[in-house]
Amino acid sequence: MDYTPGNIEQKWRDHWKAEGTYKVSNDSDKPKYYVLDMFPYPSGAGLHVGHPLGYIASDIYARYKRLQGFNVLHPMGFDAFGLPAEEYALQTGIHPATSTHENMERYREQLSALGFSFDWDREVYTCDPNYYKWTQWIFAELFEHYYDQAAKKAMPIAELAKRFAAEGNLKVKAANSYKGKFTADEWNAMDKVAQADTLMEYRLAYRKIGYVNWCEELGTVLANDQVKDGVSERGGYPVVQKAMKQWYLRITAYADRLLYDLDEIDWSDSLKTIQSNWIGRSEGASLFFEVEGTNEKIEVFTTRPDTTFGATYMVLAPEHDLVAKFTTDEQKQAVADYIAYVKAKSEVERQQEKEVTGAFIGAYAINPFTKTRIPIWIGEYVLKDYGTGAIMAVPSDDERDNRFATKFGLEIIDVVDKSKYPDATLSDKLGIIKNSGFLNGMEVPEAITAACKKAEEMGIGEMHINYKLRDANFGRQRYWGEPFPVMYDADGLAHVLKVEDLPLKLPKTDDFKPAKGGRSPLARMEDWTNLPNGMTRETDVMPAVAGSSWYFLRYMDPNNSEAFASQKAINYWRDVDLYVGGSEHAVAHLMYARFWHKFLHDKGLVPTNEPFKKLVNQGMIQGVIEFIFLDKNSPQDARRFVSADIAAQEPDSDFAKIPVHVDFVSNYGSPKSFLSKEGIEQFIEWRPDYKTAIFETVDGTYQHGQAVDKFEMLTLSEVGKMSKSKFNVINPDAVISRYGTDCFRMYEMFLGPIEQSKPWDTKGIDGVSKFLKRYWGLFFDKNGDWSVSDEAPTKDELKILHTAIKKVNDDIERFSFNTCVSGFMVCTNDLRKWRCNKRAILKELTILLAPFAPHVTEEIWKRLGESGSVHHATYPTFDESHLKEDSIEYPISINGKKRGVAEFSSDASRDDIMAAAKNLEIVKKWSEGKQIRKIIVVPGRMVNVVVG
RNA sequence: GCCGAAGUGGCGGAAUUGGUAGACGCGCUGGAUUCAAAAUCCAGUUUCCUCGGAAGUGUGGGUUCGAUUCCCACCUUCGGUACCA
Repeated sequence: MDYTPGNIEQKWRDHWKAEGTYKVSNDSDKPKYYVLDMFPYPSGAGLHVGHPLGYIASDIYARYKRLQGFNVLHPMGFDAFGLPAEEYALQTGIHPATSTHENMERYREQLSALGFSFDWDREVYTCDPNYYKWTQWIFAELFEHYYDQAAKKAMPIAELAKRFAAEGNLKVKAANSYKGKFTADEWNAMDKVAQADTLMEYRLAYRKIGYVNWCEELGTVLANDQVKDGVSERGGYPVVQKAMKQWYLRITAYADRLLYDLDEIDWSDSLKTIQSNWIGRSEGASLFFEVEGTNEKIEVFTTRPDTTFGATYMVLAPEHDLVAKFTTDEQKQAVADYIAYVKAKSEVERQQEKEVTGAFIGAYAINPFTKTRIPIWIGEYVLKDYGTGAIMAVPSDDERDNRFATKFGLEIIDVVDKSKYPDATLSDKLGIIKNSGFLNGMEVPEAITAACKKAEEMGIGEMHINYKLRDANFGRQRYWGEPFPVMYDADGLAHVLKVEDLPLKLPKTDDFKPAKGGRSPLARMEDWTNLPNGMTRETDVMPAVAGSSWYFLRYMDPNNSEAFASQKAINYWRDVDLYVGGSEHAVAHLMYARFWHKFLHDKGLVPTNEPFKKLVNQGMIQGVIEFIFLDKNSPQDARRFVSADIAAQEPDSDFAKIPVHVDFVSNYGSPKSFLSKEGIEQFIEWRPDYKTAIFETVDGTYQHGQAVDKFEMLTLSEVGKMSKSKFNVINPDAVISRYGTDCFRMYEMFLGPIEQSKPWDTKGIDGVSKFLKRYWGLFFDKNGDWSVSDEAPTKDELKILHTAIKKVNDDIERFSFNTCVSGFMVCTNDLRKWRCNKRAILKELTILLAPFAPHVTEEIWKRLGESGSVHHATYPTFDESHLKEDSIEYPISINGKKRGVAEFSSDASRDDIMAAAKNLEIVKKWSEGKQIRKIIVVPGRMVNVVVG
């Protein structure tokens, strides 16, 4: 009886669904284990072969843990709010809710065809009002809290207001964007609006005017990570800086915890580094420079307070608040011109140009250490959003300051003697301080401390830790997102909705175009925005990152209408034990999810400090892109295409690379990939505009319809992202219908290490297919009849099985799924050699294989006459004693090079082996005329004889 | 520039703590079966030569009885990030 996956796979999937095989209960005396995938955005394109890679790995792990006796939570859902659905709606008029639901349905079908063990009863999707009710609630809670730096946790804002009334803000240590100080009396004297405005500067969710990345084309603000090279990541439209009033989340309050808690989680070094770079902690000092002739001071942040004696000028960001105030009349025009020049430049131009630019504002500051007057400049190399937006410039010890000073002829005082450290760069912060009064003679680190101490004594500054991390804006002027649960009163003060008034449902409209003045389409819906009590609603919606910041908690208790999840469920499941997903979410999603989790932890609503204990980044399955070359100079009615080998010999500038659909290309992905005559005909059919083109190779030319025997036009292969626009998308459906789901799953794992990116190719899939047939064949005799023996297994058979058990267990634990597959291949090959059909062996092998190939193993399980599902079987126990041999074959090395082998009893001592080794033929041969100087024996491993 | 990861046969890759380099699979070669093909099965397959060896894990050094693995310098590729004060 042949192995025909088509006949068994769908049958078992239907069966599992009907039986609820993968249903998970919150009531279990088993230990819990939570395996989570990053939920997908349900795009219109559907799944390609790259998407399931991580899902397969996590499914194998989840199934493995389940067989090992854990109660495993392994859910799936959809990140369903976002820009693409809305862009699609603008183009087609199809409502985002409609297209999103259609796409989700397609994803569910595609995912279930892959045989995943998800508990679909727990599905969550972010655009579901029953879900976003709690997204809105968490936002409202963030609004109602501030971050107390003394208590190191979030506290209710109401308590802060009480403290202000009792003692002002002088002693309050809290994360805030408020610069001023006030006493209790001053606070109590403030009117309602002033008090509310002040509290706003302390809230964890707050509104402020800020410079945002505005994309006119998309009609919305974008987060920094949605902007790549100065254009929008989606669509590639221009992005400009624009001052707008926006909602922000005070993630910076958690900067230090987000950084230090990385130590307690099991993530890859590269991912931790990305996060810690993003947080960008740097230690230094904040110093105040008096502005000559005023009572004002300018605050700077520096990591090098030791070089303050070398600060010969200051630079402010062109957008700095104090620029207008200090600019003298004579310099007004020059400064205005410069600011205009900076504003006119696009992000792209700013990034490309490295030339120093700036303008003197006419005012002077006083260097607090030298007491000399130093000019104040503005320059675009000083960024408004980093530090205080102002620097003290030390041209001797900062490369950029040096370039600036050199260009504008500003004074340079050398304050660090670096002769002791000839190889050190400026960023190493090494040297001995000179020309610097009380700091002279000190090493840099010592001088930094001394300078900070002195600054504190003088009352002009203090130690300060600065973070690169910024509060990212949290509003989008779009339609397809969670409405903010916010209303404004007649004074414009924000009020959040109570939980009983949630969810605030997204109102239905078919008019998705952004409204005027950078406002969301919701602004047009006056019935919705204007409330009977005179209040008005916030019309922005939340960004896509909102819904994904806490979805993992909802899976624990997805249908709860009283809370985001019950405390009982949360305390049972606690946190995600294993999280699998792509590294493209390394910053935004993972940072926000950690932030929200920590906030909920501060409130005592989740028991753990971190949401994701272990994280595995799967690599990307890339696509191959095939090109032919179009001669740009050829006439329109007879375009000339040349093969890759011809193009390589001529100047690049003469040719345009034209992508060809991979389906038309023979041997795609290999250096010998080519377009045959048939391929060219397909290409012409696909791109009729090239019907009259001439296709040229070193052997001759071809034109549409021409009679030729053989024509092979070499194409150029490149590896890149799989995407519709590159015509290289491989759909899993075709692979599955040919080889079966089990084969597809195992082949994706067999491709290589899970963390590695690699181009998709089906070259090796036959090997895996053969393996499954051979596994199946173990249960049948030559005539194809079922034949399983109840005889006791031999020692050799047990050894083969237990070798596999050990190999597979060890490799699953270290996420090395490719070597698991090879372990299974070795095992079946060996069992085949012994013609083993013993039930005792094959039954265990079947359970071992079940996480990888869930369908065929279930079929075999049934045929073995077992009851229940193989996926609820008892996992085989590894027994070391089956691996023991009477004798061990040792490799014999001479001077570290293997020259032969010798067998020794497995209980022979090191001395026995050493003595015996001397008399081995091979050793005698190699030591002839030389002396044996040393013999190294590693018991059970090898023997090395040193001769010479 | 800075940070991180990685460079192994014709190809994907294996070697978990310094201990037989190339597991497993693809491809290729030869054979069996077949009228023939597909499928299947068996054997071989790092390179080089004088068939006994020699070389060999990006390059050059080093530590060690022994290095793909550790150290130093460099090269290349990929990923992140960038006037970050």
